[in-house]
Amino acid sequence: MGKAVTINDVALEAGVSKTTAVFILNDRPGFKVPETTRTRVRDAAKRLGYRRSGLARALSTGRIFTVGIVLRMTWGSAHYSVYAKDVLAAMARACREEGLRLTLIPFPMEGTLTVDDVADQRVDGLILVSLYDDGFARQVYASRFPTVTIGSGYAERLIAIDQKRGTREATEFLLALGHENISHVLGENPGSRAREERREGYREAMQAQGKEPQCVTLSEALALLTQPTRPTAFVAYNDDQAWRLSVAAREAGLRVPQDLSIIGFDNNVLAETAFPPLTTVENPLDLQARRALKVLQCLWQGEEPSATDPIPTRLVIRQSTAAPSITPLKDNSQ
Amino acid sequence: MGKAVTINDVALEAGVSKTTAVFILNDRPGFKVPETTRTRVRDAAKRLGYRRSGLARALSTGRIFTVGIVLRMTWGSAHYSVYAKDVLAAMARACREEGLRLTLIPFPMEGTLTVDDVADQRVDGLILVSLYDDGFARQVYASRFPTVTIGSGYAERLIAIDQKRGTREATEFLLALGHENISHVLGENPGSRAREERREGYREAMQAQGKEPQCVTLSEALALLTQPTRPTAFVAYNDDQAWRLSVAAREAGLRVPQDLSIIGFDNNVLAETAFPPLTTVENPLDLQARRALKVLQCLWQGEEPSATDPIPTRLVIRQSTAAPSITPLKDNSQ
DNA sequence: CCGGGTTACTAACTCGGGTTACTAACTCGG
DNA sequence: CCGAGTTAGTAACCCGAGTTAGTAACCCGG
Repeated sequence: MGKAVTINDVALEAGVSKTTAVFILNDRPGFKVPETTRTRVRDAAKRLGYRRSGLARALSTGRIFTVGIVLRMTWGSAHYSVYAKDVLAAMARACREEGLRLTLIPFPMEGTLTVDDVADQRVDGLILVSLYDDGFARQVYASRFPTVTIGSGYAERLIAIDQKRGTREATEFLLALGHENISHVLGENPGSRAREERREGYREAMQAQGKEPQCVTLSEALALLTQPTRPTAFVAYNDDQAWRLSVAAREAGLRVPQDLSIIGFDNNVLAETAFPPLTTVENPLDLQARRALKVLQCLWQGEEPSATDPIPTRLVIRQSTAAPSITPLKDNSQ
Repeated sequence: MGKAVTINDVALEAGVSKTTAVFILNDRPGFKVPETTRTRVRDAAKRLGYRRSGLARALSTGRIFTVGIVLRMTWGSAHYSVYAKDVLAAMARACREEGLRLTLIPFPMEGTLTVDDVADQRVDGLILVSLYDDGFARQVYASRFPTVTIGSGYAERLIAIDQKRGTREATEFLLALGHENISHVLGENPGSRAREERREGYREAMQAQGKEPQCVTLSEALALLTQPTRPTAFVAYNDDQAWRLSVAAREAGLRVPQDLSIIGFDNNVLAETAFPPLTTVENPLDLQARRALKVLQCLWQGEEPSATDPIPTRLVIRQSTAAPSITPLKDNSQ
């Protein structure tokens, strides 16, 4: 890759001083220079193939134009893998739009990260992704380092969807279809805010119709499938659960959606490629990524960003939901 | 985060010149200095909480201690998501071990990347992950920029497992169990070397036993399940296919493994969490990540790395394989 | 043709490390 | 007590940008 062309080379080639070249190439406002010089410098830069060094720029501006994304890369489930990859993709796209680089900071399998570990990475800001380990988040926020949380986790500067609204609308949709006996499958991580909020959205929708909410774990839900008083519909915590339920239901001889309606959450690839494709609540990651960067940019400018309102969700209707074919018994025990 | 402590502060505090401080803190070989000065500088550094700026270091050494990882983040399948996340996790771990940073360079959905796009990222080296777009890879390698490919793709400096051996051993395992009629499910990407090599491994094992190889696509395999002359075992291209086959088989009333044995490839989370857990060929990503970095380090030192032998695979035996319960008809058509 | 303002531009410094070349001070053999 | 060799250390410059403060040259009115 030969010797890199520096701004000095450009200045020399254009016959101006380095300062002039810098000012012109950076379009510095208030710098008066005739158009002829401007083009002379620009041409020289183009001719030599000049490309400024982010490094040197970072050294003098004190900013490295890089954000770090902290997420667990060790959690195994297929669902989490899909989520992690989708979040990374969304952040990578958003960063590219803003001319930022993205550095991966894996959260260690056991133990926690320290602020020092992160400082070693020399990034301008941090994106924490659904970190349930509040200890680290608290530390980072306390250090006043520009940080945003995406998804779920520590509550300060949290960019998140309206979880409650998501499950509420999903439940309302099922109620409108005529379902009476709808269960909610709880999230698997007890420490998660998302779990509580999604449960609450479901509960609200049920209670508004005078129906008794029934929240179960996934294995309880699977066991329910073979019961005579089984629910006619499930609002699952995520697409993975929804899809597992759907597979188990078909193996138990139930048709989806005719005998059982299922709604997922996230609208990721699992929901799309499941059979039948899942009705689900959309979790717009691209939007969240862009918002997160906007918040970081506020922080870099020294302004405390105004609390952002949660991102609205949208129900994506596919083939895993339908009106119940048989009206179930009203009084199912618990 | 206040003002960062520089090496000048340390030198001042310890009462030595900057050069001395640099030499001591970098353990420069051949620099003679009494132990007392050494500890004085080290103590000062610790007391002030000195941490050297990777930036400045990068600027003067010309190296930024960062590698970029180029991979498609837009491919949708659950299987690819799992693979992408696992590769990223492995690379992140390997980089951390070596004190390197890892920058994500997403390969755009449509079109291709140019060397310039990558140059903007200012990394010391590149890891290309299973990039089937040879155009970009060719360009990068032609530019002599330190680059390694991991998984599959362009053949130059490719770190890969022994694909052929993987499927050969899997097939041999099934043959040893007594299976006669074994099919191979082909990879879905026709441009992929891995697809050809895995097919070849299967073919070799079959022919060594005088058996007729039968390679099919996934949908052909699914259609075969209900045929009377169906295979008693499948060697799938990956865990995702294996798992889909397994689900479809159970829905078609076949028991896995009693009626149908299935072997996957990759040993990722899908294989572990499938029901029944899949026998599969392990694809050791951590090892590949470490090897890839080793090759980059060679390149940085100016030596052309010796061609590395392919990484051996290992058959992980779980519950999706068993001896065939019914000996199938010997002469199945095709 | 002198003072004040504008235009066009630059020398010299900063960032935080790494490196080269050089020197004082001491030791030791003869 | 002279010269060579070693020890312990430093001044000054480099990397490639961004920035500050300042100046020469010109224009214009009086």
